[in-house]
Amino acid sequence: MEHDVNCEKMDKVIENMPDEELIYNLAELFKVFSDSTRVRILCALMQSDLTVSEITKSLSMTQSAISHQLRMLKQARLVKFRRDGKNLIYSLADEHVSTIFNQTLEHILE
Amino acid sequence: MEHDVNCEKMDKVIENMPDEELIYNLAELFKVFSDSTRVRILCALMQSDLTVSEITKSLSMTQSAISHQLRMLKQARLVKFRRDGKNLIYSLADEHVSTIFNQTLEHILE
DNA sequence: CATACATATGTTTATGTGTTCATATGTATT
DNA sequence: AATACATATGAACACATAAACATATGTATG
Repeated sequence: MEHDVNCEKMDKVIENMPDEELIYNLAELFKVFSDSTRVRILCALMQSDLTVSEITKSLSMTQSAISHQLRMLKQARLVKFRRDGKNLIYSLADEHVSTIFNQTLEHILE
Repeated sequence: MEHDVNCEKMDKVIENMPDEELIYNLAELFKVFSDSTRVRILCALMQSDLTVSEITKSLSMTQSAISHQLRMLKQARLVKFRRDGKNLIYSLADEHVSTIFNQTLEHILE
């Protein structure tokens, strides 16, 4: 650490760091994407709006597991839903998911 | 589930799902981004190449903690490093991190 | 209104993860 | 070679998390 003097460089780095809160939110959102099940749900919804039971069958998992994960996706405002009789039809909240996924795939596929 | 007949829709969804492996890799990469400490390290490196001790001081954390996290970032090929005497200077492996972060921030800031 | 169906929620359990502490490795300097 | 400094690594612990199970809520239909 160069004689402990002249830490302007580090000072600038610290000064220009994003707010703690922003960093926390960023990490939180990535955390939602960090589970295979949730990614699979999102990939399914990228193709078509689906009811909970359709997702459940598509992924061959418990209805409870899917429902719990949908909860997280809702909280993160990544999916929305509308009611159709007994069914809840889930869909992607916006196009951001696709964009983020595609960017990330670029990193993987090289 | 419409009389259990005509599940063409679901069949198509299942058929067009990305490979398990791809989904797993995607989730794994997001997992790397899902921790505040790692995000802070990456944000710091977005501004300047830094030695381990510089990162350590910038984030006010243990050298060990930083080193462990740098290991994950290395494994994910998100950072690289070069040696300068006793120091290891870390830097971002490519521009993908910035791109991904910016896309994700767009989702948060709306 | 009772029943069936779709979905959500609470709890438990097994597994994963980040940090700390202690210590090892690796590099320069005298 | 011995010492100091920079970084990495292994183990332990505290905490988070995903899935399963049981059950509750909510909605339509007879």
